[in-house]
Amino acid sequence: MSALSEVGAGTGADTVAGIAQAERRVIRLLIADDEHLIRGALEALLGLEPDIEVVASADNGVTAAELALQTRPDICLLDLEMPHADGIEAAVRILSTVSTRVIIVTRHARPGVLRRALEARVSGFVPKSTPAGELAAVIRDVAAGKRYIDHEIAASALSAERCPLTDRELDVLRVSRSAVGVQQIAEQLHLAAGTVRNYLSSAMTKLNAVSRHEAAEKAWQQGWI
Amino acid sequence: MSALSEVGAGTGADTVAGIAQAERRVIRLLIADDEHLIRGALEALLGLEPDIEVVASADNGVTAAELALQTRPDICLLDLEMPHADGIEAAVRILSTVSTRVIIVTRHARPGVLRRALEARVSGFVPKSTPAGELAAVIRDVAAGKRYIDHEIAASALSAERCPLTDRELDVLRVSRSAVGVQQIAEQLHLAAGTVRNYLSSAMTKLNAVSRHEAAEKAWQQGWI
DNA sequence: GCGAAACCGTGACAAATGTCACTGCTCTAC
DNA sequence: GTAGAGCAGTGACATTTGTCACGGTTTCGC
Repeated sequence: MSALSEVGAGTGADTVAGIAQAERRVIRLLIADDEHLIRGALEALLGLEPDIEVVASADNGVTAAELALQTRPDICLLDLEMPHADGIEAAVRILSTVSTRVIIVTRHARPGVLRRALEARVSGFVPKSTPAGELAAVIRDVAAGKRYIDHEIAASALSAERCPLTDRELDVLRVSRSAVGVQQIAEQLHLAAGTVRNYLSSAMTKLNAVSRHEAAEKAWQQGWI
Repeated sequence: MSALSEVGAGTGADTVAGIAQAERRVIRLLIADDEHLIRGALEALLGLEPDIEVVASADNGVTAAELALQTRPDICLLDLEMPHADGIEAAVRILSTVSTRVIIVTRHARPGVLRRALEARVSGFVPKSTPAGELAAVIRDVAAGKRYIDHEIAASALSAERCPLTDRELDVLRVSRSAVGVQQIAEQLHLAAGTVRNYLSSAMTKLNAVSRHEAAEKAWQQGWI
């Protein structure tokens, strides 16, 4: 809302300076989302904005990074959930090679993920529950050098307690999500079965979960693994 | 593709009949998706089509049904994953009260869900991996009385074997997803703990899963629960 | 009426799981 | 230098879990 009015005021000032300057410098945008329908719909939505131009679109993090290098967009709009390289991985790759800004879009906004995103020097973080009309404003904000973090996610991230688990406990929980049985976890981590049980037990106590699955689920919800 | 050319041919025939008839009868559309951003983007995408008009939009199955009753759209485009009443539940409600057609849009296209959708007399079933350009063609197809089922989902649904589980086994698996411990499952279903263990065991055998969680997961993947 | 299949339950058993206590080792901070 | 924290492991223990065998009931089709 406020961003829109600011842009409006800016355009007004420009027209005073020069009539030929009526159209603002367009924002060149890259979109990455693995769901074609959503990506196409977003392109249509943002294509309605006169000052935004979609110059590249990808369906995974790897090609997103490649296209960013080729097209050098002003803003990269990346979905968090993508095959192979997720949004944050893609952001890291892109920001290490191209001078651009990244906005992450996500469905399930887990607090820990926001932390990871900010560490990756992401400029914007918006959930898919955001009203469609605001997206363009967010893009303009970020293009103007501001940051935009969704209020609700920011609040829950601030109130969320720091991860109480040790590195090893996180390792064990991570593996336990895909492995069946303590023995398999132990083999994958080159540990004794008893050690794995101990880590799982302490993790379960700290998260007060009743089973290893619940503990892994809670850690995942918090974005710790 | 073929649908698009058919529509084009139809328009051509109309112009011969009458010049004032140049614009076809518009398709009145209802959209339901719990993610505001996606819903808005879809509205923008379909708003580009001259013969499609979005007359209602909802963020859950219940209000979708209410709005369908009020606005009586030609087509209802329903997301499968929605809070309170999912897409199929909403479809059942709508089709029992309003004369309209329903298209289900979904992220994870599980074969069993397609069966449920067809039993609910749904006319279209498209995954979110569909190219954005095809959606309008699908809507026109369905509005013209045709059916549209995504080829890949249809194939996997045909090749998928019939559910080998009994009603009771499905009940137990369903509850096991949210309950921790056999005792809790037993209490919720008013059964003895041993009975629950037996059902779980037989279900695990039939699905050759190694734990109850895996069995529940497999049954869920197939859309049986 | 009789077999088959689903339904509900019990009892017994081995294996897996979670808990606890205790022993070392290696850092790091005070 | 020593106290604390994290790391790795062992052994013992009670509980939970999954499996098996068995005895009933009801329902349905032939």
